[in-house]
Amino acid sequence: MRWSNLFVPTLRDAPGDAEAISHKLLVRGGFMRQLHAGHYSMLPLGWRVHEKVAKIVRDEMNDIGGQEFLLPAMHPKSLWEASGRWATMGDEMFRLEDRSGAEVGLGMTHEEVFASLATEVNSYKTLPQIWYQIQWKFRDEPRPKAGLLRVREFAMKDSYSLDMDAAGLDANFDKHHAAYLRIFERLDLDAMPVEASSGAMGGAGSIEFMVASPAGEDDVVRCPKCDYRANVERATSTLDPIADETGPEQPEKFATPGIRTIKALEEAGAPATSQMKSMIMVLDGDITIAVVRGDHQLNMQKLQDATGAIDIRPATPEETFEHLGAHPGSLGAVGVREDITILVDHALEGRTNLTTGANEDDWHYRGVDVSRDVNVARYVDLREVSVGEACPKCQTPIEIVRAIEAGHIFKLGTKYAEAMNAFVLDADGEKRTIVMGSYGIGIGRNMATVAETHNDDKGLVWPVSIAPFEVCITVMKIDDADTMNAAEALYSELRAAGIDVLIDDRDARAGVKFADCELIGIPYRVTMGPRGIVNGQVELTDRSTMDTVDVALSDIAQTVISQVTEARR
RNA sequence: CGGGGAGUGGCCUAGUCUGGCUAAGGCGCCUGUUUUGGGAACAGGAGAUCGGGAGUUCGAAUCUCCCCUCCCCGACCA
Repeated sequence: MRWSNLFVPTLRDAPGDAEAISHKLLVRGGFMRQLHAGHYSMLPLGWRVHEKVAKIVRDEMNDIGGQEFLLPAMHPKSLWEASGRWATMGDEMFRLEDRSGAEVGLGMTHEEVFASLATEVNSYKTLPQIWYQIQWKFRDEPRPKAGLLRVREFAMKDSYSLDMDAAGLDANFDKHHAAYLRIFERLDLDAMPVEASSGAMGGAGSIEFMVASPAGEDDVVRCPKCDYRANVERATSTLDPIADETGPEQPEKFATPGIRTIKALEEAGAPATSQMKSMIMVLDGDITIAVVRGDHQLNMQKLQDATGAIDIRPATPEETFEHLGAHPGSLGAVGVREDITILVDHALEGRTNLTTGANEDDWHYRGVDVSRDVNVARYVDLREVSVGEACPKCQTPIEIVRAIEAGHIFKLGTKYAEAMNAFVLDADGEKRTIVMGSYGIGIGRNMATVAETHNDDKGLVWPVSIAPFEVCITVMKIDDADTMNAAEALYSELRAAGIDVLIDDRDARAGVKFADCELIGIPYRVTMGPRGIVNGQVELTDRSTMDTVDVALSDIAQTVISQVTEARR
């Protein structure tokens, strides 16, 4: 490709509304432009990178036996009603009507459609299968952000495994796990697999692939010593045991005028570790009390996972007063109405002599024994872990890092196959519901994640594997015939060798060419000018190190070919 | 949806509080001259209904009201 013919609108200043590094650089480098919130136009440079990422994903999927499909982006309402997700997806699904008034949804994922195709898999002999596509997903995100990291319209590789039993699913899940690690390695991303919540997808288990970055939206718990990694939505830790002193036979009510917080109560003599923090929540319309230890934080995702609730929010002060008879600051789970579900965090299990609100403003109880005094529906994991707590595996103090979710794999089980009535007959002629897995990786998000983690003060530093071009021949003086001839010859030779080469044949000054080449992050630059050409010399610059070496003109083609070939993954 | 911030040529900004001439500067773009190994200099030029609508006023980018859009922080996800 010739730069003089390429549309690369580079900018000196990043748009004022860009904050994330990847967002700034992808716009400045002329890779993309925003159309509106969460929707980006891919310019030629951006699309090249996007398609290289897609190709790597495709390679690895094919490598584990995946078969590529292409499914519609627009789905009938009935399909999503069958799985129950027409309702549960809520506002996140874009919905529209056709001219006859029939409702359709824009696909945000494709379990339903693939499961409906799976009804034509009738025999165990055709299992297992891995089906995938790279398709546009539409999600009405409440808040698109950080350029390509969170958008409303994006290409995703989604794959689905079909098996007869859990053992088969495990095998396909492991294959995907390995394939994903290879993908991230080829993208030069340091992705850590972590235990994750399965969220709206449902299913038995899931692993997220997380790349540490301040631009991320998740917090990942990481043990510095062992291999324990988990999303805070799932992470646990080992707590020091607390020995309670023997308390009274009955909870004792005592006056606490003006005391509304854990801290104030602590100053009044009740250690936070001996307090019960009662959070009044509304789960799908029902009042529920979630109780954690005074010094702990409730993790909403854990509450959601523990209950399977779809819509979850804190109760308003009015609702709280209506159902409990007191205002926040004086609430508790002792002696509440029987129809109110009380979920208690494991950390409070077996504890005695605790302090909690009495559901009467300015009054608390002390001497509360959880099992004796609280109508506990279930003990569940509700608390969010904190930095420095002990790793559940090896007891080393844990750390928490911000991370981007680059991929997510799920063991779905039979939910969708059941909904679509997808089953096979086994060797004994018995009907077996197909067991599915689902595996997603966002193409544009990974492109942005690489940009986020591969840059310096001059611009982007793409790995060779997904760089828009592998080499740029920078011609210092386009009207010097010897220089231009040598550059053209090298350009032809590299192209013939299958190198993705760009020749900067623009009539521009050296500084402009250098700056642009560095901004867009091309891994190798061959600088050719009259000064070196007369001596048969050119320069080769490595973008990542910015080291420049002189190379004989006669050797440059082979040098570049071998370096690029070596650096490809 | 709650909270915070912002909309001025393609891009970055000043001007707004305290209303007052043809809305200013930089980058980029076009033409010419001189330049030419790290974002050139000079000269000339094109390009803006100041997010939209309504209002106040002799006069509105500036004040008032309504609406739209974008960004950031929280609840959701590849």
